[in-house]
Formats: sequence, C-alpha cells, structure tokens
Amino acid sequence: MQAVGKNKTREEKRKEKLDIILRNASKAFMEKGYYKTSLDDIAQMQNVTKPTLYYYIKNKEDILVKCEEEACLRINGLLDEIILINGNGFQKLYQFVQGYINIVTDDIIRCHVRHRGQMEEESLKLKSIQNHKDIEARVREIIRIGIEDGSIRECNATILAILLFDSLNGISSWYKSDGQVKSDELTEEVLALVTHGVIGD
Amino acid sequence: MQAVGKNKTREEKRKEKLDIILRNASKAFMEKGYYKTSLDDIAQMQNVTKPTLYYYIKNKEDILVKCEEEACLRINGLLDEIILINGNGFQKLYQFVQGYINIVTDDIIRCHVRHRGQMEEESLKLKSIQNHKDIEARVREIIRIGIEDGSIRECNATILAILLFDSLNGISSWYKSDGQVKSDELTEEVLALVTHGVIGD
DNA sequence: TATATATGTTACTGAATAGTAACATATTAT
DNA sequence: ATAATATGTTACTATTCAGTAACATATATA
Repeated sequence: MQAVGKNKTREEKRKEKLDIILRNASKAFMEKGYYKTSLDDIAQMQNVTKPTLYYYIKNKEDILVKCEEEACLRINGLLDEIILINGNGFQKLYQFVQGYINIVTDDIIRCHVRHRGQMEEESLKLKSIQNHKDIEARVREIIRIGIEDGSIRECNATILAILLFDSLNGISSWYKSDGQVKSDELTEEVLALVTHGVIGD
Repeated sequence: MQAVGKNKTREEKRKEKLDIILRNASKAFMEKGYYKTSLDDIAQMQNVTKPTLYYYIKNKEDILVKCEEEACLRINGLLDEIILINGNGFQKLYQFVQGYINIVTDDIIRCHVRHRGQMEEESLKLKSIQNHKDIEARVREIIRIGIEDGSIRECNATILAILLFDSLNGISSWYKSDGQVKSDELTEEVLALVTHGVIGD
C-alpha cells in the first residue's frame, strides 16, 4: 500500500504498480506461502480488485516468473561487476558473497529464492532451473579461477558452489532487517566462515 | 508400493503401513509440492482409497507433523550420541556434520526439512518452529564448547549454527542417492569446507 | 463360533479460489 | 472535442480437493 508518484509517464506508473504488486505478493508468499495466498489477498493489499491484477500479470504463476527475472538481473549484474574487478579468485568470491548477502535480503529476491524451480508449467519450471544453473556455473568459474591461482584451496568446485548458495540463500528465509542479527555482523561472520572455516588456531 | 510383511502383530503392521504412507507422501511432496499433491495421489501410491488414509493420519497436515516427529527423534538421537563421545567441541561438531548428512538424505527427513514451520494450524506451526530452535540450541552449545576449549575459533555461535544448518539442510533438496555426487565425497567436501573454509594455503 | 474392533470402500458435500466475460470510467494523443 | 486505449469494476464459472457419512468385510480374541 505505497502511493504511486505523480508526474510520471504512463509507462513509468505501470512499472511502479507492477513493482508494488510483486513486492506485496512476495511479502505475502513469504509469510503465508504461495498457495495460502489468494490473488484476492494480493489485490486487497493495494486496494484494487483481483481482475485488475490481470492487467499487470498473466496469471498467478507469472508473479513468480517476474520475481525471477528481477532476481536474475540483479545477481548477474553483480557477477558482471565482479568479473571486471581485478583481484584473484578468492577476492572475487569474497566480493560475491558480500554482494549476494545484500541482494538476498530484498523481498522480491527472497520470494524468488524460495520458489525457484517450483512453477507448475513445465517450460517455466525448466527455465527457472536453468537460470539458477547458469548463475551457479558462473560462481563455479570464479572458484576455478581461485583454485588455479592458488588463492582458493583444492576442492570440488561444484559442491562448494552448491553449499555456498545453500547457506546464502538460507539467509533469505530467516533474515529480518529489524531482527537481532545486524547486516554488517552477518556479512562479517559469513565471510570469516567461508574463508577460514570453524577450526581454532 | 512396498509390500507389508507377514507374521507381524496388528500394531507392527499398522506402523509399517503408516511408514509407507509417510514415505510415499514425502516423495510426492518433494517432487510435486505439498499443495499439488492430493490425498488421492498419495492413496493411489499404495493402492488404497483416500478415506483409508484417515485411519492412519488425522488429516493432510498430520503427515507433516508425523514426518517432523520422526526427524526430531533421529536428529536428537544423533545429538545424544555426540554429547556422550569424548572429544573436544570441534570433534563433536565434526561428528554432527557427518551424522546429519547421513540423516538428511532420507525421504521423510527431506520432507520435514522442506516443510518445517509451514503448518497451517498455528499451534502446530509454533511447535515446529520450537522443535527446530531446540535442535539449533543444542548445536550452538556444541559450538560454544569448542570455542571454550579452543578447538573452534572465536565466532558468533548463533550465526554459525544457522549457516551450518542452511547448507546441510540444503543438501536435502538436491542430493539424489543415484546422482553424480557420491555420498562419501559430499561428506568429505562439506567437512573440509566447514573445517578450513575456502582459503588456499 | 460369536462378537468386537480394525480396516477398507463408494459416494458425497462444502469451501476455496484461479481465471473470465461484460461492462464502466479515466486518460492521452490527434 | 473525440476517438482510442488504458485501467478498473461486478458478477460469474469451473475446478479441485479435503474431509465425512454410511456401509462392507476381514481378523483377532474371548
């Protein structure tokens, strides 16, 4: 229930309204779950009726698809930046973890993380799985760079990438910006754990 | 669709049939999702009709509850063993990771991991969340023991426990016993990552 | 064997809700 | 101003599915 600004073109307003729908839907999906959230619920959150939603989305599932598009844009954007910076593989991975934690606490991204690969329509499901595979492959590549330049220890890059994503994505389901754990400390602890593990000196 | 053995008491048969229901339901929930799996689907998997299920379960949600009970028994059992073994905190944590990976690849446990805290009935939901909190607290305690005896480096035990569970629980959603990643290698890589992190020598 | 109880079936109901058709109003561009 | 299009509403349909009532059969035990 956020006001839409004035002095905008029709297309800008449209984009804003779609964004509000996605944010509200994401919040509801995270709190009550996808199937327990009706389109009427979502419509009510922005004081419109259900058929109005259909002017902005194709169907309920399309909300998940649009959240995914947004998420992929941001994650791939981060990876694009990281490939360009100079530094060894470890430094790139370090930057990725930092950036990803920042991204993964946004409602739309959280919604994507929780629902990716769970679309009912088979083609959408496959696309969603592929999207994640592509991103995982890019992180794996960073890990390989690190192994080659010696900044990351010899390990199975595939398993490492998966485990890393599991713990980072997990953050999206428990982290609350107003909760006990502060964002800075979280990032610091994650980086320390990923870097050095748990072993004492 | 597994046969129920003969020469058993009524109660044993009952337990076996309940177990089959839980296993089949778990498989279906993991493949198609909880809401896309109907009780008719589950009933069909063991060649009975839906009302028959109600002789073994209270309602659909009760399947999740029973999976959770089973999971808590096994996880707490593991923790009970680990507390007793002698060894420092790190060694206990190491054993826990090893044991947990073994547990978390069972269908019923996977189902629990994916659905915990998502019950519709509020009291069940709260209980489920509490169950996990209790287990997390026990792992946190192990971490504290390790920090005190110097075998685990100074860190935020709360965050570490959460991150650890996220990556371990994540395994439950992608690991397939017939897939590429072998169980031994997985355990080895997870232990190495948790122990030493990613940093090169 | 008789009887209680456990296990199962067929056939139904009641509620939720995604999606749509038909209609109404506001806004923009010509 | 006016036509075209964007944005919205009310009222409905069609489907899915959890849960139940009423009835039938198998099994164990007294």
